[in-house]
Amino acid sequence: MHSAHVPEIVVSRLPVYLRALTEMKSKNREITSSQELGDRLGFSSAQIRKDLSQFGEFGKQGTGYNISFLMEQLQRILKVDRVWDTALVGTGDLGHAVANYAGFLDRGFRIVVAFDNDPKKIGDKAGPFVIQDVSTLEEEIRNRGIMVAMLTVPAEAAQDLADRLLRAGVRAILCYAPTSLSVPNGVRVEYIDPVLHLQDMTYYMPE
Amino acid sequence: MHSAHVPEIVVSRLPVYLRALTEMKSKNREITSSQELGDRLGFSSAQIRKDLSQFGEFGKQGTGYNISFLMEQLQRILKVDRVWDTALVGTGDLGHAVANYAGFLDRGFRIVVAFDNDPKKIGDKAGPFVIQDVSTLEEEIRNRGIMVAMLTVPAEAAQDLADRLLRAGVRAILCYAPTSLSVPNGVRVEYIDPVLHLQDMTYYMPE
DNA sequence: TAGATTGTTAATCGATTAACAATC
DNA sequence: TAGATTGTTAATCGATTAACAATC
Repeated sequence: MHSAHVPEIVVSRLPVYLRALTEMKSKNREITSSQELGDRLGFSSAQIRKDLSQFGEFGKQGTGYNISFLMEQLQRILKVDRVWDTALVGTGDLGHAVANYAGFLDRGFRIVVAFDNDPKKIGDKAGPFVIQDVSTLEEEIRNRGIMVAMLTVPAEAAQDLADRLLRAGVRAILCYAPTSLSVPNGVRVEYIDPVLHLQDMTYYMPE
Repeated sequence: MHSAHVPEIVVSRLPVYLRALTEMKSKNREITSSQELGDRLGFSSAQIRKDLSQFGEFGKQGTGYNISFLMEQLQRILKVDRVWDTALVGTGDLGHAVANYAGFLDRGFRIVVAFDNDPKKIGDKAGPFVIQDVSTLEEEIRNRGIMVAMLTVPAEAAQDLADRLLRAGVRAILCYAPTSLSVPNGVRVEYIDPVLHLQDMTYYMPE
Protein backbone atom coordinates (compact mmCIF):
# COMPACT_ATOMS: atom_id res chain seq x y z
CA MET A 1 0.00 0.00 0.00
CA HIS A 2 1.93 3.02 -1.28
CA SER A 3 -0.17 5.82 0.12
CA ALA A 4 1.82 8.74 -1.25
CA HIS A 5 -0.73 11.34 -2.19
CA VAL A 6 -3.75 9.96 -3.97
CA PRO A 7 -5.69 12.47 -6.11
CA GLU A 8 -9.17 13.25 -4.78
CA ILE A 9 -10.71 12.32 -8.09
CA VAL A 10 -9.32 8.81 -7.71
CA VAL A 11 -10.69 8.47 -4.18
CA SER A 12 -14.09 9.63 -5.38
CA ARG A 13 -14.26 6.77 -7.88
CA LEU A 14 -13.52 4.03 -5.34
CA PRO A 15 -17.05 4.06 -3.86
CA VAL A 16 -18.43 3.68 -7.38
CA TYR A 17 -16.23 0.63 -7.94
CA LEU A 18 -17.28 -0.76 -4.58
CA ARG A 19 -20.94 -0.30 -5.40
CA ALA A 20 -20.60 -2.10 -8.73
CA LEU A 21 -18.68 -4.95 -7.12
CA THR A 22 -21.41 -5.29 -4.49
CA GLU A 23 -24.01 -5.61 -7.24
CA MET A 24 -21.93 -8.24 -9.00
CA LYS A 25 -21.45 -10.17 -5.80
CA SER A 26 -25.17 -10.18 -5.13
CA LYS A 27 -25.51 -11.94 -8.47
CA ASN A 28 -23.04 -14.55 -7.26
CA ARG A 29 -20.26 -13.42 -9.53
CA GLU A 30 -16.82 -14.28 -8.18
CA ILE A 31 -14.35 -12.75 -10.62
CA THR A 32 -14.33 -9.62 -12.73
CA SER A 33 -11.84 -7.69 -14.85
CA SER A 34 -10.93 -4.04 -15.27
CA GLN A 35 -12.45 -4.34 -18.73
CA GLU A 36 -15.81 -5.56 -17.50
CA LEU A 37 -15.94 -3.08 -14.65
CA GLY A 38 -15.04 -0.26 -17.00
CA ASP A 39 -17.62 -1.21 -19.60
CA ARG A 40 -20.23 -1.31 -16.92
CA LEU A 41 -19.36 2.04 -15.37
CA GLY A 42 -18.24 3.99 -18.39
CA PHE A 43 -14.55 4.17 -17.43
CA SER A 44 -11.57 2.89 -19.37
CA SER A 45 -10.03 -0.33 -18.10
CA ALA A 46 -6.70 1.47 -17.85
CA GLN A 47 -8.17 4.01 -15.50
CA ILE A 48 -9.55 1.36 -13.20
CA ARG A 49 -6.25 -0.51 -13.07
CA LYS A 50 -4.36 2.73 -12.49
CA ASP A 51 -6.72 3.84 -9.73
CA LEU A 52 -6.47 0.53 -7.90
CA SER A 53 -2.71 0.39 -8.31
CA GLN A 54 -2.45 3.49 -6.13
CA PHE A 55 -3.29 1.28 -3.18
CA GLY A 56 -1.75 -2.09 -3.91
CA GLU A 57 -1.89 -5.09 -6.21
CA PHE A 58 -5.30 -6.65 -5.96
CA GLY A 59 -5.59 -8.62 -9.20
CA LYS A 60 -4.05 -11.63 -10.92
CA GLN A 61 -2.63 -11.45 -14.42
CA GLY A 62 -4.65 -13.50 -16.83
CA THR A 63 -7.53 -13.81 -14.40
CA GLY A 64 -8.70 -10.46 -13.14
CA TYR A 65 -9.98 -9.48 -9.71
CA ASN A 66 -11.63 -11.63 -7.07
CA ILE A 67 -14.78 -9.65 -6.33
CA SER A 68 -15.04 -10.40 -2.60
CA PHE A 69 -11.36 -9.74 -2.05
CA LEU A 70 -11.40 -6.46 -3.92
CA MET A 71 -14.52 -5.38 -2.03
CA GLU A 72 -12.77 -6.02 1.27
CA GLN A 73 -9.76 -4.04 0.16
CA LEU A 74 -11.86 -1.09 -1.00
CA GLN A 75 -13.88 -1.14 2.21
CA ARG A 76 -10.68 -1.04 4.20
CA ILE A 77 -9.20 1.77 2.10
CA LEU A 78 -12.39 3.83 2.35
CA LYS A 79 -12.66 3.01 6.07
CA VAL A 80 -16.12 1.53 5.67
CA ASP A 81 -14.98 -1.82 7.05
CA ARG A 82 -16.64 -0.43 10.19
CA VAL A 83 -19.88 1.45 10.88
CA TRP A 84 -19.83 5.22 11.37
CA ASP A 85 -22.36 6.68 13.77
CA THR A 86 -24.03 9.55 11.97
CA ALA A 87 -26.18 12.49 13.04
CA LEU A 88 -29.13 13.77 11.05
CA VAL A 89 -29.87 17.47 11.42
CA GLY A 90 -33.25 18.59 10.10
CA THR A 91 -36.37 16.44 9.92
CA GLY A 92 -38.43 17.96 7.16
CA ASP A 93 -39.59 15.80 4.24
CA LEU A 94 -36.06 15.18 3.11
CA GLY A 95 -34.82 14.43 6.62
CA HIS A 96 -37.62 11.92 7.02
CA ALA A 97 -36.73 10.26 3.74
CA VAL A 98 -33.10 10.05 4.82
CA ALA A 99 -34.07 8.70 8.25
CA ASN A 100 -36.16 5.99 6.62
CA TYR A 101 -33.56 5.01 4.05
CA ALA A 102 -32.45 1.45 4.68
CA GLY A 103 -29.37 1.59 2.49
CA PHE A 104 -26.86 3.18 4.86
CA LEU A 105 -26.08 0.41 7.29
CA ASP A 106 -24.60 -2.18 4.98
CA ARG A 107 -22.44 0.48 3.36
CA GLY A 108 -20.82 1.74 6.55
CA PHE A 109 -23.16 4.29 8.13
CA ARG A 110 -25.78 4.23 10.86
CA ILE A 111 -27.88 7.21 11.80
CA VAL A 112 -28.06 7.28 15.58
CA VAL A 113 -29.68 10.61 16.34
CA ALA A 114 -31.95 13.15 14.62
CA PHE A 115 -32.41 16.82 15.52
CA ASP A 116 -34.92 19.53 14.74
CA ASN A 117 -35.54 23.04 16.02
CA ASP A 118 -39.34 22.91 15.84
CA PRO A 119 -40.76 22.47 19.37
CA LYS A 120 -43.82 20.75 17.91
CA LYS A 121 -41.64 17.99 16.45
CA ILE A 122 -39.49 17.19 19.49
CA GLY A 123 -40.37 13.71 20.72
CA ASP A 124 -41.99 12.71 17.42
CA LYS A 125 -40.27 10.16 15.26
CA ALA A 126 -38.27 10.50 12.07
CA GLY A 127 -38.02 6.94 10.83
CA PRO A 128 -36.99 4.92 13.88
CA PHE A 129 -35.49 7.93 15.69
CA VAL A 130 -37.01 10.14 18.34
CA ILE A 131 -36.47 13.71 17.24
CA GLN A 132 -34.32 15.65 19.68
CA ASP A 133 -34.17 19.36 20.31
CA VAL A 134 -31.37 20.91 18.35
CA SER A 135 -30.32 22.77 21.50
CA THR A 136 -28.89 19.45 22.69
CA LEU A 137 -26.87 19.01 19.49
CA GLU A 138 -23.40 19.80 20.80
CA GLU A 139 -23.79 17.69 23.92
CA GLU A 140 -25.21 14.67 22.12
CA ILE A 141 -22.68 14.73 19.33
CA ARG A 142 -19.79 15.10 21.70
CA ASN A 143 -21.00 12.45 24.13
CA ARG A 144 -21.54 9.93 21.38
CA GLY A 145 -18.29 10.77 19.63
CA ILE A 146 -20.08 11.34 16.32
CA MET A 147 -17.83 12.44 13.46
CA VAL A 148 -20.22 12.30 10.48
CA ALA A 149 -23.39 14.33 9.95
CA MET A 150 -26.04 14.87 7.32
CA LEU A 151 -27.56 18.31 7.08
CA THR A 152 -31.14 18.47 5.75
CA VAL A 153 -32.12 21.97 6.78
CA PRO A 154 -33.03 25.12 4.83
CA ALA A 155 -30.13 26.92 3.15
CA GLU A 156 -30.36 29.88 5.55
CA ALA A 157 -29.76 27.63 8.57
CA ALA A 158 -27.01 25.48 7.10
CA GLN A 159 -23.88 27.50 7.89
CA ASP A 160 -24.76 28.06 11.52
CA LEU A 161 -25.57 24.39 12.08
CA ALA A 162 -22.42 23.33 10.26
CA ASP A 163 -20.38 25.54 12.59
CA ARG A 164 -22.06 23.96 15.60
CA LEU A 165 -21.48 20.44 14.29
CA LEU A 166 -17.80 21.15 13.78
CA ARG A 167 -17.40 22.62 17.24
CA ALA A 168 -18.93 19.43 18.63
CA GLY A 169 -16.35 17.29 16.86
CA VAL A 170 -17.89 16.41 13.49
CA ARG A 171 -15.31 16.04 10.71
CA ALA A 172 -17.47 15.21 7.68
CA ILE A 173 -20.73 16.83 6.61
CA LEU A 174 -23.04 15.79 3.82
CA CYS A 175 -24.95 18.97 3.04
CA TYR A 176 -28.34 18.70 1.36
CA ALA A 177 -28.99 22.41 1.69
CA PRO A 178 -28.59 24.27 -1.62
CA THR A 179 -25.73 26.48 -0.50
CA SER A 180 -21.94 26.40 -0.20
CA LEU A 181 -20.56 26.09 3.31
CA SER A 182 -17.38 27.63 4.59
CA VAL A 183 -15.38 25.24 6.76
CA PRO A 184 -11.80 25.06 8.06
CA ASN A 185 -9.13 22.83 6.58
CA GLY A 186 -9.25 19.24 7.70
CA VAL A 187 -13.04 19.12 7.60
CA ARG A 188 -14.77 17.46 4.68
CA VAL A 189 -17.99 18.72 3.15
CA GLU A 190 -19.86 17.24 0.23
CA TYR A 191 -23.05 18.46 -1.33
CA ILE A 192 -26.24 17.04 -2.70
CA ASP A 193 -28.31 19.49 -4.69
CA PRO A 194 -30.46 17.83 -7.34
CA VAL A 195 -30.98 21.09 -9.19
CA LEU A 196 -27.24 21.44 -9.87
CA HIS A 197 -27.39 18.13 -11.72
CA LEU A 198 -30.54 19.05 -13.61
CA GLN A 199 -29.15 22.41 -14.70
CA ASP A 200 -25.97 20.80 -15.86
CA MET A 201 -27.93 18.33 -18.02
CA THR A 202 -30.17 20.92 -19.63
CA TYR A 203 -27.07 22.65 -20.98
CA TYR A 204 -26.76 19.69 -23.33
CA MET A 205 -30.40 19.56 -24.36
CA PRO A 206 -31.41 20.52 -27.88
CA GLU A 207 -33.13 23.92 -28.05
CA MET B 1 -20.46 33.47 -27.46
CA HIS B 2 -17.69 31.21 -28.73
CA SER B 3 -19.24 27.81 -28.16
CA ALA B 4 -16.41 25.67 -29.45
CA HIS B 5 -16.29 22.67 -27.17
CA VAL B 6 -16.68 23.50 -23.52
CA PRO B 7 -15.30 20.90 -21.08
CA GLU B 8 -17.96 19.14 -19.02
CA ILE B 9 -16.22 20.11 -15.83
CA VAL B 10 -16.67 23.76 -16.71
CA VAL B 11 -20.37 23.29 -17.46
CA SER B 12 -20.82 21.51 -14.13
CA ARG B 13 -19.52 24.56 -12.27
CA LEU B 14 -21.90 27.03 -13.89
CA PRO B 15 -24.91 25.95 -11.78
CA VAL B 16 -22.78 26.47 -8.67
CA TYR B 17 -21.94 29.99 -9.79
CA LEU B 18 -25.60 30.63 -10.55
CA ARG B 19 -26.65 29.42 -7.13
CA ALA B 20 -24.15 31.68 -5.37
CA LEU B 21 -25.21 34.67 -7.46
CA THR B 22 -28.84 33.99 -6.58
CA GLU B 23 -27.96 34.04 -2.90
CA MET B 24 -26.09 37.30 -3.31
CA LYS B 25 -28.96 38.86 -5.20
CA SER B 26 -31.40 37.86 -2.47
CA LYS B 27 -29.23 39.93 -0.14
CA ASN B 28 -29.61 42.89 -2.50
CA ARG B 29 -26.05 42.77 -3.71
CA GLU B 30 -25.63 44.23 -7.20
CA ILE B 31 -22.00 43.68 -8.11
CA THR B 32 -19.47 40.95 -7.41
CA SER B 33 -16.00 39.99 -8.57
CA SER B 34 -14.31 36.75 -9.57
CA GLN B 35 -12.28 37.13 -6.39
CA GLU B 36 -15.31 37.31 -4.12
CA LEU B 37 -17.12 34.50 -5.87
CA GLY B 38 -14.03 32.34 -5.74
CA ASP B 39 -13.42 32.98 -2.04
CA ARG B 40 -16.98 32.10 -1.32
CA LEU B 41 -17.02 28.88 -3.33
CA GLY B 42 -13.48 27.69 -2.88
CA PHE B 43 -12.37 28.26 -6.48
CA SER B 44 -9.58 30.48 -7.73
CA SER B 45 -10.61 33.76 -9.26
CA ALA B 46 -8.70 32.80 -12.40
CA GLN B 47 -10.79 29.69 -12.80
CA ILE B 48 -14.02 31.61 -12.56
CA ARG B 49 -12.90 34.17 -15.12
CA LYS B 50 -11.67 31.45 -17.43
CA ASP B 51 -14.87 29.44 -17.12
CA LEU B 52 -17.06 32.44 -17.88
CA SER B 53 -14.85 33.54 -20.74
CA GLN B 54 -15.78 30.34 -22.56
CA PHE B 55 -19.18 31.85 -23.19
CA GLY B 56 -18.60 35.56 -23.62
CA GLU B 57 -17.51 38.73 -21.85
CA PHE B 58 -19.81 39.38 -18.96
CA GLY B 59 -17.74 41.62 -16.70
CA LYS B 60 -16.28 45.11 -16.65
CA GLN B 61 -12.63 45.75 -15.94
CA GLY B 62 -12.11 47.54 -12.68
CA THR B 63 -15.67 46.83 -11.57
CA GLY B 64 -16.51 43.15 -11.73
CA TYR B 65 -19.75 41.46 -12.68
CA ASN B 66 -23.29 42.76 -12.45
CA ILE B 67 -25.03 40.02 -10.51
CA SER B 68 -28.42 40.18 -12.22
CA PHE B 69 -26.87 40.35 -15.66
CA LEU B 70 -24.54 37.43 -15.03
CA MET B 71 -27.42 35.40 -13.63
CA GLU B 72 -29.42 36.01 -16.79
CA GLN B 73 -26.50 34.96 -18.93
CA LEU B 74 -25.89 31.78 -16.96
CA GLN B 75 -29.59 30.93 -17.03
CA ARG B 76 -29.58 31.34 -20.78
CA ILE B 77 -26.43 29.27 -21.22
CA LEU B 78 -27.75 26.48 -18.98
CA LYS B 79 -31.16 26.72 -20.66
CA VAL B 80 -32.92 27.36 -17.40
CA ASP B 81 -34.31 30.67 -18.64
CA ARG B 82 -37.39 28.52 -19.16
CA VAL B 83 -39.18 25.84 -17.10
CA TRP B 84 -38.65 22.17 -17.91
CA ASP B 85 -41.56 19.84 -17.32
CA THR B 86 -40.23 16.91 -15.35
CA ALA B 87 -41.49 13.42 -14.53
CA LEU B 88 -41.03 11.74 -11.17
CA VAL B 89 -40.83 7.96 -11.25
CA GLY B 90 -41.15 6.25 -7.88
CA THR B 91 -43.11 7.59 -4.91
CA GLY B 92 -41.49 5.99 -1.90
CA ASP B 93 -40.18 8.17 0.92
CA LEU B 94 -37.62 9.76 -1.30
CA GLY B 95 -40.07 10.33 -4.14
CA HIS B 96 -42.43 12.01 -1.70
CA ALA B 97 -39.65 14.25 -0.43
CA VAL B 98 -38.77 15.20 -4.01
CA ALA B 99 -42.42 15.80 -4.88
CA ASN B 100 -42.77 18.13 -1.91
CA TYR B 101 -39.58 20.03 -2.53
CA ALA B 102 -40.39 23.64 -3.31
CA GLY B 103 -36.98 24.52 -4.69
CA PHE B 104 -37.29 23.30 -8.27
CA LEU B 105 -39.58 25.84 -9.87
CA ASP B 106 -37.54 28.99 -9.51
CA ARG B 107 -34.47 27.16 -10.77
CA GLY B 108 -35.99 25.91 -14.00
CA PHE B 109 -37.87 22.69 -13.27
CA ARG B 110 -41.47 21.76 -12.58
CA ILE B 111 -42.60 18.26 -11.73
CA VAL B 112 -45.80 17.66 -13.67
CA VAL B 113 -46.45 13.95 -13.17
CA ALA B 114 -45.56 11.20 -10.69
CA PHE B 115 -45.65 7.44 -11.29
CA ASP B 116 -45.62 4.34 -9.14
CA ASN B 117 -46.16 0.65 -9.80
CA ASP B 118 -47.96 -0.12 -6.53
CA PRO B 119 -51.71 -0.51 -7.24
CA LYS B 120 -52.46 0.61 -3.68
CA LYS B 121 -50.82 3.97 -4.31
CA ILE B 122 -52.43 4.86 -7.63
CA GLY B 123 -54.73 7.82 -7.12
CA ASP B 124 -53.05 8.83 -3.85
CA LYS B 125 -51.03 11.99 -3.76
CA ALA B 126 -47.29 12.56 -3.72
CA GLY B 127 -46.98 16.21 -2.79
CA PRO B 128 -49.46 17.99 -5.04
CA PHE B 129 -49.48 15.23 -7.65
CA VAL B 130 -51.93 12.39 -8.12
CA ILE B 131 -49.87 9.22 -8.44
CA GLN B 132 -50.37 7.56 -11.81
CA ASP B 133 -49.92 3.95 -12.76
CA VAL B 134 -46.50 3.39 -14.24
CA SER B 135 -48.13 1.45 -17.06
CA THR B 136 -49.18 4.82 -18.46
CA LEU B 137 -45.63 6.15 -18.33
CA GLU B 138 -44.77 6.05 -22.02
CA GLU B 139 -48.05 7.58 -23.11
CA GLU B 140 -48.00 10.38 -20.54
CA ILE B 141 -44.39 11.30 -21.14
CA ARG B 142 -44.80 11.33 -24.87
CA ASN B 143 -48.07 13.27 -24.83
CA ARG B 144 -46.67 15.92 -22.55
CA GLY B 145 -43.37 16.12 -24.40
CA ILE B 146 -41.41 15.57 -21.20
CA MET B 147 -37.64 15.43 -21.65
CA VAL B 148 -36.41 15.39 -18.05
CA ALA B 149 -37.09 12.74 -15.41
CA MET B 150 -36.11 11.92 -11.85
CA LEU B 151 -35.87 8.27 -10.91
CA THR B 152 -36.53 7.45 -7.25
CA VAL B 153 -37.03 3.70 -7.46
CA PRO B 154 -35.13 0.70 -6.06
CA ALA B 155 -31.83 -0.10 -7.79
CA GLU B 156 -33.22 -3.32 -9.31
CA ALA B 157 -35.97 -1.42 -11.14
CA ALA B 158 -33.88 1.51 -12.33
CA GLN B 159 -32.45 0.23 -15.62
CA ASP B 160 -35.79 -1.00 -16.94
CA LEU B 161 -37.53 2.25 -16.09
CA ALA B 162 -34.69 4.27 -17.56
CA ASP B 163 -35.06 2.33 -20.82
CA ARG B 164 -38.78 3.05 -20.86
CA LEU B 165 -38.24 6.75 -20.15
CA LEU B 166 -35.79 7.01 -23.02
CA ARG B 167 -38.10 5.24 -25.43
CA ALA B 168 -40.78 7.75 -24.49
CA GLY B 169 -38.52 10.68 -25.38
CA VAL B 170 -36.74 11.59 -22.16
CA ARG B 171 -33.21 12.96 -22.72
CA ALA B 172 -31.99 13.62 -19.18
CA ILE B 173 -32.37 11.42 -16.10
CA LEU B 174 -31.47 12.23 -12.55
CA CYS B 175 -31.03 8.83 -10.96
CA TYR B 176 -31.42 8.49 -7.20
CA ALA B 177 -31.12 4.70 -7.36
CA PRO B 178 -27.74 3.46 -6.12
CA THR B 179 -26.68 1.87 -9.39
CA SER B 180 -25.04 2.83 -12.68
CA LEU B 181 -27.31 2.99 -15.69
CA SER B 182 -26.41 2.10 -19.23
CA VAL B 183 -27.76 4.60 -21.75
CA PRO B 184 -27.05 5.46 -25.39
CA ASN B 185 -25.02 8.44 -26.50
CA GLY B 186 -26.88 11.72 -26.53
CA VAL B 187 -28.74 10.93 -23.33
CA ARG B 188 -27.59 12.50 -20.07
CA VAL B 189 -27.67 10.71 -16.74
CA GLU B 190 -26.54 12.08 -13.41
CA TYR B 191 -26.58 10.34 -10.09
CA ILE B 192 -27.39 11.12 -6.51
CA ASP B 193 -26.20 8.51 -4.03
CA PRO B 194 -25.50 9.95 -0.60
CA VAL B 195 -23.45 6.94 0.41
CA LEU B 196 -20.91 7.60 -2.35
CA HIS B 197 -20.23 10.99 -0.78
CA LEU B 198 -20.04 9.61 2.73
CA GLN B 199 -17.63 6.85 1.72
CA ASP B 200 -15.45 9.33 -0.08
CA MET B 201 -15.25 11.50 3.06
CA THR B 202 -14.43 8.67 5.45
CA TYR B 203 -11.32 7.94 3.39
CA TYR B 204 -9.93 11.19 4.80
CA MET B 205 -10.95 10.56 8.40
CA PRO B 206 -8.30 9.87 11.01
CA GLU B 207 -8.20 6.21 12.09
C1' DT C 1 1.44 -24.01 -23.87
C1' DA C 2 -1.67 -20.28 -25.51
C1' DG C 3 -4.61 -16.83 -24.06
C1' DA C 4 -5.82 -13.39 -21.01
C1' DT C 5 -5.24 -9.68 -17.97
C1' DT C 6 -2.64 -7.25 -14.65
C1' DG C 7 0.48 -3.35 -13.03
C1' DT C 8 3.34 0.17 -14.72
C1' DT C 9 5.73 3.31 -17.80
C1' DA C 10 5.86 6.95 -20.92
C1' DA C 11 3.24 9.77 -23.92
C1' DT C 12 -0.67 12.38 -24.56
C1' DC C 13 -4.17 15.09 -23.39
C1' DG C 14 -6.60 18.48 -20.75
C1' DA C 15 -7.34 21.62 -16.87
C1' DT C 16 -5.62 25.06 -13.72
C1' DT C 17 -2.88 28.87 -12.50
C1' DA C 18 0.03 32.90 -12.78
C1' DA C 19 0.76 36.95 -14.87
C1' DC C 20 -0.35 41.04 -17.23
C1' DA C 21 -2.02 44.20 -20.88
C1' DA C 22 -6.29 46.33 -21.50
C1' DT C 23 -9.52 49.24 -19.70
C1' DC C 24 -13.35 50.63 -16.76
C1' DT D 1 -5.72 60.07 -12.60
C1' DA D 2 -5.06 55.95 -9.58
C1' DG D 3 -6.92 51.75 -8.35
C1' DA D 4 -9.23 47.73 -9.44
C1' DT D 5 -10.56 43.90 -12.08
C1' DT D 6 -11.40 41.76 -16.36
C1' DG D 7 -10.22 38.54 -20.34
C1' DT D 8 -6.52 36.05 -22.25
C1' DT D 9 -2.01 34.01 -22.95
C1' DA D 10 1.52 30.97 -21.84
C1' DA D 11 3.36 28.02 -18.42
C1' DT D 12 2.52 24.66 -15.16
C1' DC D 13 0.43 21.06 -13.26
C1' DG D 14 -2.18 16.86 -13.14
C1' DA D 15 -4.99 13.16 -15.06
C1' DT D 16 -5.89 9.83 -18.65
C1' DT D 17 -4.61 6.68 -22.08
C1' DA D 18 -1.94 3.55 -24.87
C1' DA D 19 1.14 0.09 -24.89
C1' DC D 20 3.50 -3.80 -23.26
C1' DA D 21 6.44 -6.76 -20.29
C1' DA D 22 5.31 -9.75 -16.69
C1' DT D 23 2.90 -13.57 -15.38
C1' DC D 24 -1.16 -16.22 -14.03
